[in-house]
Amino acid sequence: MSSDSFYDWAVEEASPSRIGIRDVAAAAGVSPTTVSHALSGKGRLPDETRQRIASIAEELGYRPNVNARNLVSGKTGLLGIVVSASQETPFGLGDFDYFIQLLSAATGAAVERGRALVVEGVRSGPDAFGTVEVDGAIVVDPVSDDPLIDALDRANVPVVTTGRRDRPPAGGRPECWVDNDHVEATEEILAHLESHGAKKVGLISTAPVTSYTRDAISGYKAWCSLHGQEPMISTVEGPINEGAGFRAAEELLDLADPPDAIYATLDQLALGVLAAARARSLTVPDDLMVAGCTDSQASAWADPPLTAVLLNPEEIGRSAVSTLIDLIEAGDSVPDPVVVPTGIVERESTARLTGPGGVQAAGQAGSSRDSE
Amino acid sequence: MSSDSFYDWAVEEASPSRIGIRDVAAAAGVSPTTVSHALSGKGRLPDETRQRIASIAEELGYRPNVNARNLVSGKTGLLGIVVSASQETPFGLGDFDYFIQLLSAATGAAVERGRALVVEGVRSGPDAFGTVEVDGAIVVDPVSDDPLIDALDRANVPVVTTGRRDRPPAGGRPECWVDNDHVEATEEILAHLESHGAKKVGLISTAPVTSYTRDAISGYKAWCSLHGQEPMISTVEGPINEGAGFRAAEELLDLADPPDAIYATLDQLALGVLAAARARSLTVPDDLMVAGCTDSQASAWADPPLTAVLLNPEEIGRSAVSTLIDLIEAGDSVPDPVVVPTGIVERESTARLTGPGGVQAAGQAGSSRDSE
DNA sequence: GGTTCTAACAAAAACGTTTTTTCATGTCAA
DNA sequence: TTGACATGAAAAAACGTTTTTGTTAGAACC
Repeated sequence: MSSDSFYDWAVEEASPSRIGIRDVAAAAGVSPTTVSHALSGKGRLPDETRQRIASIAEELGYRPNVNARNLVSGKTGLLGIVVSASQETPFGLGDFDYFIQLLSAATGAAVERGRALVVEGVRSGPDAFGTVEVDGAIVVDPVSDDPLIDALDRANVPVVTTGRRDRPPAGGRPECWVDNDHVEATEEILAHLESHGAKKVGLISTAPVTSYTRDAISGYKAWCSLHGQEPMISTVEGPINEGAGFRAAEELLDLADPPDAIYATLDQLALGVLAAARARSLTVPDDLMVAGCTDSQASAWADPPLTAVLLNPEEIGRSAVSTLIDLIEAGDSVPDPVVVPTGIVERESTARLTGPGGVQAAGQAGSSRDSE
Repeated sequence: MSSDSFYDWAVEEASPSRIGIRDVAAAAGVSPTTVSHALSGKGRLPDETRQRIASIAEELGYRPNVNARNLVSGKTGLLGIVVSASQETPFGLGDFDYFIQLLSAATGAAVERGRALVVEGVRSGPDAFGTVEVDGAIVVDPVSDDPLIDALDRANVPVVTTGRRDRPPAGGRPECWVDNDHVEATEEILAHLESHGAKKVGLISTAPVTSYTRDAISGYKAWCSLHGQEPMISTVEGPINEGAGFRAAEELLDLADPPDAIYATLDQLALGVLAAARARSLTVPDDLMVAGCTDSQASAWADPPLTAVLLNPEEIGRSAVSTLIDLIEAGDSVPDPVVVPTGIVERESTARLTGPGGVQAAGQAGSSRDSE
């Protein structure tokens, strides 16, 4: 009656008490020990037996009891995930859709490997969440002086960050991360803007407390120096919302020689840019091209729909979990960093030219590449 | 080395392998059975023994191993939490801060009672999250035709909603919910606006797919009829963001007899109202008073800072978890619904008059009542 | 003075795995 | 032919609880 599958549309056939290792053993005509060894790759068994047992287990839909397993291993089976923050940066994250997608995928990946992911979002102090014992932790978008990260390191809790730390962990501890290549992604979106007719591109970004911001800025600067353009950067302080993007856009558009395209490192900022354009009766994309980083529903529904850099948060979440579990299980070897590919979803906000000459049809759903 | 406390600032004294029930038993000079009975309130023991054992356990810092407990109880120890959605309402939730606060508090409450809370946010289809087995689920802001809720009901998964369903569960299943009194909260914020000099108040709300929206609208209408004011309601369709609030505000302000105060049911909409006021050179609060539902960082930092209705999401999260666990454990009796008190944080956006006559000093941090 | 009852507790079984130990069987070298 | 050793697999122990079943001592009853 309880403990049912979350999406149990077709309620499993009267669920005659769950399949256990003993059932698999009986079906295969071996002992539970052998099943355990076969499935875990331990013990001494011929490969043929291993495969036979594996296929029987598969067929029976055997899923080991997580609690029993954790009981033996002495682990809690809990992984923590937390959005990095610090005194100066109360909340480093600007994007709801991004976080929810990452979280959702990470949850799935964790459960698939027999762990549960517990979230800690607001951190008023060391007391919050004080009693949770986790086998490891994921820190999203680590900011420079987040005290939590040091605390985790000191407590020897395995940590994987999504986005890179600004300095390696103390005490020679391993550094594990999952990230996009934001330098490359920035160069690609800038190339996209240029190929669609942008003459001068401005950048709106947050303070460089996270690696993705630093990467975007350096990618932008590199691109500028390569194209002989003077960098035009407006940095947002305080909370990240459309109003902040609006003000930053005004700053850029008030320049003596204003840009005719703006790339914002967060979708909310880009939405603010659209508002600023509207306030000045600038047509998007003809007078001003706008693109943002991180796609969202709001971007897709904006007027006009926003071109966006796709960061693949699901893949980041899954990889982070997988890396963290590897880190927890392989005590000695350190898992390699993971770089998750990015993409661009092209929408009307940058549809000024398509290729050399020619105007792209203005449709709500732009073409998308690299989106699964 | 693993399984350390998340915030292990003072790393526990070399942690000489965790305190177990046997340690408590030895310290108390009784058997593990007796300790278990004493702490769970089962078995036949004199109260004096119970208390003695409880205090020893407390003193030793005994915390039962969750996995062992779940193993014998046959539960997974997992609670699911999901934001309601449906075909027509892809994402019912408008507020990041609100959700994170609720989630964070709920996580803490769950862990405190030996459960883990797993999140499913994006639901692309029945496959997502398909393999997670939960002992129960929390559905946040249930919308009318969310297929998930029916699926959970059919699978006999205990469900608690935050916000009320629009119709009772099928098959005579118990209905459990945690909610604010949004009708009352709406009346209070309207009274606040009126007492500070508002003559005519407009309402901006989302489509009435959630109970809180329906409550806000009915509270507003009741207040209007009581005050002889014609209701002025602008309903937002599509994604909820500042742009949507902006457009809704324009709609109200373009009326022949426009309001001099606007209450928006989500903070992002209220921020959009501020932008609309600025675009028309209306001074807030003198020309237009603005208030939103749900406080957020962005509201506090807005220009001017926004008066907001406090919904106490932490308390909602904690109560939901607690109610859900009660529901899971008490197979027969159904826990009572919980109504979480609301409050108002008064800030500059409504600081036109303070009481009869007199103008409140314009400071960033307004007074706050009912905020803990 | 035996039986029955109850209070207070302890011993043992169970939960479903993993890990460690043991036990056959064969094979090979001496 | 006899150890020594490898292979394949099973038995047993362990993980830390809760639950079920026993056990003892004393009180109550006839």
